[in-house]
Amino acid sequence: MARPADPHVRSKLLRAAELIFGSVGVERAHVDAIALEAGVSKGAFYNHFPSKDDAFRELVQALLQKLGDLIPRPGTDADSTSGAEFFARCLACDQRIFEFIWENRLLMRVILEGGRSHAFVHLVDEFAEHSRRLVVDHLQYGKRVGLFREDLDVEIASAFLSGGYDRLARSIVRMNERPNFHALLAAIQNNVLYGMARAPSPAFSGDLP
Amino acid sequence: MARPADPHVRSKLLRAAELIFGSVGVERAHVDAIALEAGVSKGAFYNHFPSKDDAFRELVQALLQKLGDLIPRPGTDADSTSGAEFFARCLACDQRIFEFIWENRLLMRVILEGGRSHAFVHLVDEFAEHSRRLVVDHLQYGKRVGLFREDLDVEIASAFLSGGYDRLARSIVRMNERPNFHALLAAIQNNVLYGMARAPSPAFSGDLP
Amino acid sequence: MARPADPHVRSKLLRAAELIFGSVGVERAHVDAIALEAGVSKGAFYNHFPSKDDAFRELVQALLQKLGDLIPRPGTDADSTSGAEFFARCLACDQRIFEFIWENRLLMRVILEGGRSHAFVHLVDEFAEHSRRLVVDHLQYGKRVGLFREDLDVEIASAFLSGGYDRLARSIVRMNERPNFHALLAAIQNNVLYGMARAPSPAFSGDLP
Amino acid sequence: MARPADPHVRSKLLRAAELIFGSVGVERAHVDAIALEAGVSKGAFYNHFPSKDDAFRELVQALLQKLGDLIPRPGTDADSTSGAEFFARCLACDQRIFEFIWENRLLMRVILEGGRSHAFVHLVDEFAEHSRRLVVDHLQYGKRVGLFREDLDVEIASAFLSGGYDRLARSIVRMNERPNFHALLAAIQNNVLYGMARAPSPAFSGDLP
DNA sequence: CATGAATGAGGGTTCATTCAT
DNA sequence: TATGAATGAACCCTCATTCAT
Repeated sequence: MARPADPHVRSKLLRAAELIFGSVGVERAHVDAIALEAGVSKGAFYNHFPSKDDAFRELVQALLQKLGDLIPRPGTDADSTSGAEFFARCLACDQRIFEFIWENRLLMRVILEGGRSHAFVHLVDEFAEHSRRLVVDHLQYGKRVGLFREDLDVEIASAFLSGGYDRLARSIVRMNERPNFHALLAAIQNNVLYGMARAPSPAFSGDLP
Repeated sequence: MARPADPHVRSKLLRAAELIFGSVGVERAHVDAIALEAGVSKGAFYNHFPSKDDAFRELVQALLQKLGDLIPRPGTDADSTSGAEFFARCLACDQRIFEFIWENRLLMRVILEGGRSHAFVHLVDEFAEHSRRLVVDHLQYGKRVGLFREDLDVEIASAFLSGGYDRLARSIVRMNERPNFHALLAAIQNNVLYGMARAPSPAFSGDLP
Repeated sequence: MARPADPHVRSKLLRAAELIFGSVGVERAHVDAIALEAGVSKGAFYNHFPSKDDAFRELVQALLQKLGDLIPRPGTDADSTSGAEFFARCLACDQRIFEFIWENRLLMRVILEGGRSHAFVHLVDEFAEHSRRLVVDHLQYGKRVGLFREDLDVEIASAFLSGGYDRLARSIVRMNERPNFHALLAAIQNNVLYGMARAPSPAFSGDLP
Repeated sequence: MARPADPHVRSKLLRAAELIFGSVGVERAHVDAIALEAGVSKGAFYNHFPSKDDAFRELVQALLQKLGDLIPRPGTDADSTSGAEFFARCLACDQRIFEFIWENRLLMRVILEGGRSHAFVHLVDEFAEHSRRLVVDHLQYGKRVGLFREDLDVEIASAFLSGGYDRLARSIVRMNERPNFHALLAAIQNNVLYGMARAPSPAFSGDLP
């Protein structure tokens, strides 16, 4: 191998690309800037990636792959799961996901903001739909095992819930300090998810418009 | 002086800009295309707007202004409001907002998707924070008048709720058919908002992780 | 029309392109250089031509069109044409063609040298085949009316003749002084074409290898 | 040291260069492609040649050298040569030349088409002038020994003849099948060269324009 | 005010050449 | 000597903005 002095150029470029894409979006990310950030020349970039967009795609696909691996399919465990166990498992999973998002907040930000480029807006949609399906799965499972109200509209609730998590992700990727994910997610569960539990709060029964 | 002075050029340009921005985002919207769509020349565009970005800003500010006008400050009504009335008023307000969003879905889409341009990402944040503040106000009011659980974390719940509405807005601006807003928002209220009401569902008390 | 001060930019660009293409070939012709030569900016070039190659194509097609118009189809005249008249007409036609080539020697040179670009080599072939077909037509006509030897192989002779004219064209486009076309072409006719006339010179009959 | 020292690398590179140059011309021939074709690395190429252009020059010079060696100077034989012998010798020589061209058609094609690069156009001219001088020599010799008409303009006839041969060469280097050179060249001699013989065909004497 | 040709800074990509191993 | 990653100068084309008419 020629010039094996620095076998890390590719990953340095990927890290630099992540940083630059995360700072200014795909469209305004200059290959020059990425190379400069990586400490190599523009030509070196093209030794490793066919094009700027390809580098972005590679980053995104790797990220979404890893993210997908974090998420278990629900309902594969014993059906005897109690409500407490169910919510605890959800919480643990959420925590893993959001910690991953925090670790990869630069790139996640680009993805969540549509690559800040018309060409990659579809990524937002795919990611959003992907996460909504996950919520649907969990809600359906929860409903099946009697954890949720029977009149829960899974489609509506999932859209809303995943929207809330989406917003949470959007705010996390812009934070400077690592938040306390356990406390945050537990509070969310306590404040929001339980609201979907079996009975609407009796205080308002009969009041529905 | 190819065409007689057209007093409506400016608004034709604004409409065209809205269409083009909405179709391809700010970055990929060419002034040529806007002028063509408006049926005037590129030069005419610059007679009315200092720059492409200024035209976009003007559109956005006008939109956000009108949107803000739709939203009443809570708590200005009589304090004796019952829970049913409170939720009904919320629902009515939400309906006005989402109908407005539907009417202006082209531009809203651009705003929600970050202007698809680095230069305008802050607009998303401002809009998001703006709508979150509104939710905070309502939650605080509701809490003050005893409609919500005392342990409701207003900051968390508002972030989550406005995230859900945000997601809803994002899906609406991409729809081809006008959805039934009343049914949709009532379902959301039934499924989500009531969950925050005074008592957590008794089924799970004690189970909190 | 805006800025009609100089309505000649397009033709100035065409002339400049002809000059630059003629000097260095299509591949090494820089759009900057063409614009500079025309006294306008690079952007102006793209106001008038979709691409560098398109400008070249336009130049070539116009030239070949005009060149084609110069060449009469043979045999449309009275069949009673005498040999002297036939050769005189050929001479007049050749003279028109070569004078045209001289007038357009810059661009002709590029065409004859394959655009000096791989992408345009086919032009040489097309042009060569085009001119060979013309010679074939004339030879066939001449043979039919008895001007040429019956054993004249029209395919071979035409390839050879058009090759000779081709070489002549190639040398003309590189000349600095206008040659005397009448004298030159008459001498060629006298030296070469008559050699194909009815009988091989008796001096060598029977000597063929 | 990936592969054992290969003493044939240089000639493998030359063969590869010939192939690539012949396929796409000098300008579009990438050093990468040449090295790949030769089965070595790009660096190896630069161990053997100072530059891409130098490799091309070397190929061309070797070819022209070998081509020059094929051609005898005329008139060194006995002066008593008969016309038949003269033409027969010419034919044999032509045949050697065109067979050589056929064997080296890849590179010849590049040369004949101007190296398809501005930098090498002069090679075409040199080669063309070189071959024209040869024809001049032969014509002068033939004229001196009385084989050709006294009014033969050697400069004109040679330009024309070498042009015809040039065209022939250009078509040969693009053929897929080896033509029958003897038949072809004999036909040319019969159709063209004899036309320059001593007397213009009597049919047209007096008709010259 | 309207027009649209002209401007020119910029950016993605290519590829001959260099050089550390 | 062989390797192939690194270099960086070019160069085509885009498009927001200017400005003479």
